[in-house]
Amino acid sequence: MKRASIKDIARIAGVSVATVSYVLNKKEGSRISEATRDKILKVSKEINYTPNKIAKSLKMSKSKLIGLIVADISNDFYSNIARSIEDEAMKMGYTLLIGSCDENPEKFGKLTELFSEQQVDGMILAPVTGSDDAINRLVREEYPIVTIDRYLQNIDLPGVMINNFEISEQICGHLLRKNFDELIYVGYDTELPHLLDRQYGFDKCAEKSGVTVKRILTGIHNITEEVHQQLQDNLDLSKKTCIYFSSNKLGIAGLRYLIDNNIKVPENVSLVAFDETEAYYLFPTEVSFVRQPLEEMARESVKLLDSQINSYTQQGKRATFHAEFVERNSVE
Amino acid sequence: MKRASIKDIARIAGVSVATVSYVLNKKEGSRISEATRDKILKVSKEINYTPNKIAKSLKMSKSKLIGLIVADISNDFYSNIARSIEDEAMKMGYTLLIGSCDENPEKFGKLTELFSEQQVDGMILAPVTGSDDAINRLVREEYPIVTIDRYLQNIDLPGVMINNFEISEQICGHLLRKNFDELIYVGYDTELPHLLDRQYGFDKCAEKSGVTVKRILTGIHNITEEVHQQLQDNLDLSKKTCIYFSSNKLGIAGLRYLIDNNIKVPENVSLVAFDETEAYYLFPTEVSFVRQPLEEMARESVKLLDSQINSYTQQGKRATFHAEFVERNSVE
DNA sequence: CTGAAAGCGCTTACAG
DNA sequence: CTGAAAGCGCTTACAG
Repeated sequence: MKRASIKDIARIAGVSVATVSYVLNKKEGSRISEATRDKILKVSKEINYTPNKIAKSLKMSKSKLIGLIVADISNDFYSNIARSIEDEAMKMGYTLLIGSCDENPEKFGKLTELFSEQQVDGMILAPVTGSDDAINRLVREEYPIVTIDRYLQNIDLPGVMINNFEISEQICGHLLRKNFDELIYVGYDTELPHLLDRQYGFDKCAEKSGVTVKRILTGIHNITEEVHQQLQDNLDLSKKTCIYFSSNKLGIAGLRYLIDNNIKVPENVSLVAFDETEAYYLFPTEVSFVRQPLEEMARESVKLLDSQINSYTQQGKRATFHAEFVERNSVE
Repeated sequence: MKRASIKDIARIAGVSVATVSYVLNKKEGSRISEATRDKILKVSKEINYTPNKIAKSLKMSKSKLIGLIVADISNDFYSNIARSIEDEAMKMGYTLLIGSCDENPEKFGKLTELFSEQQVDGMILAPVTGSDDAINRLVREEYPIVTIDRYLQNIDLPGVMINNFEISEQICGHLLRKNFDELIYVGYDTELPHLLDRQYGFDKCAEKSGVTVKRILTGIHNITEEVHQQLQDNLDLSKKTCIYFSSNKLGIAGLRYLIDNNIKVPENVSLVAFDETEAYYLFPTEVSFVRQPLEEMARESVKLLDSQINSYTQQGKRATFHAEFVERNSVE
């Protein structure tokens, strides 16, 4: 598996490696004669030359690699983001490294270190609780980073997110107008700011109405079981209730509970779920959900990162996108 | 963003870069005095040294990078595989590059080239129709590769797959014993060998029984629409029918059709679907499905690749795993 | 129009 | 026990 190098081309074509390099990079400035150019190109094709980007990276201190860290690449939400990031990155000449940290700050730190050692030009990060140290280290090194989906309370970084607070507020308002006796907010027991935003937005709107809001908060490791247990404890079918699931995983867990217990939507209970997933379409009732503009967000994150890479600026633009409430039939 | 190098450590510690390198790589053979060792380690920590793996890669001709090419990382099936591959790769010291080719051989070729230029140590590939040229080129260069999920008709490569033919045959046999009037096989109009195996296994078993098998084959770009249309044309509810969906995407499209048209399972029609996905759990009936041992497959693929990397062998072991038929309530 | 040379940050025989 | 030196495959001023 010995690969041809420009040295080989140079030797066979009877020119210097410098000339080969110039030709292969088709630099305009330095005029190389048509003849030697053609010869070099011919030889290069003959011996099946492929450039060694690692050598180039070392010389240029640019790897054209970017790293993406998400909670879990097998989660629909993140794999969709990853796909859009991949496409955009590709378009801009970057190759994508992907890592999952499972909400674990140690893994997160390991991944940033790994990526940094691999000399990625920048990273797109979905920070987790406790990842501040790892991120601060990157910031100190002036490493280009962009956050996605989530953001940090104490560190001002360029990032891409949605209007979590407002969309929750708005949906809650919508529900209040339908005169529910009870609203149930299903969320995570977490300190992640963007999730708290969802919760607070909902709360704030509900507060001034006087309607009871029950809150179900689960850990991240036994979502299905915890959601089932807590819905069983808290869902009172004698009241006119609407459940708000604040993530796709929670939504899926909740819908599964309803299916398993033969609870009809929206006859027995109404619901709204966050994020879009194919799964919602197999539920007997068309689920009303909140759609994030993932593609645009992904695209923007790569653009922000690229501009960071090309000229580092400490303080970042945060791009806030608007989520869309897609109303279907699960709220009555 | 100027990073410290071993040169910096050497200068500050007053030793040579060779010594630094030895210490940092804790080579047993070369005994370095405790004192200089400690000093080097101390300095290294102080100036926040992180190794430049690109330089190391260049010197060692090993990048500790592996590339994964799948059809689409946003597809549940592949994102689950990717996740397991990531975990195993990580464990073995590799970092993962991921690319999606959308069943497009040109994109596939571009990705292999890109990965090869980035000097990945090896690739895990889910080949697509028309990717033989790209793969042959890699084989000629003796590039370590392993196929996953899919395999190639004309090239014998190490790879990981399931017993597609047999599992289909077995399920068909199971269905025949339930005395259906009609079986519908839903698949792709494709030349991918592993999918044809699924089809042929089903056919072979059905043939000798005399039961009618209708075949619905769709393209890969409008799965939902095509499945809907064809089910509408072919599903005869007056007969006792069972539908066999040969992939998760087809299954989801089909289940959605049934939901949309209020066709009850298994009262009006029975079904079996390939692959597991959260979505199946939101369907009103518990869907019987075929489960692939993705984790084991992913793990094995990384192991096969690693052993390729460490000692290249042309002809490959193919590891065939057994899929499992998980029977629930969708077949009557 | 073309080449010799330095250097990116490492590793590793080899010599002492 | 430690260091000088070569070299991995590139790029790029600089000189001619």
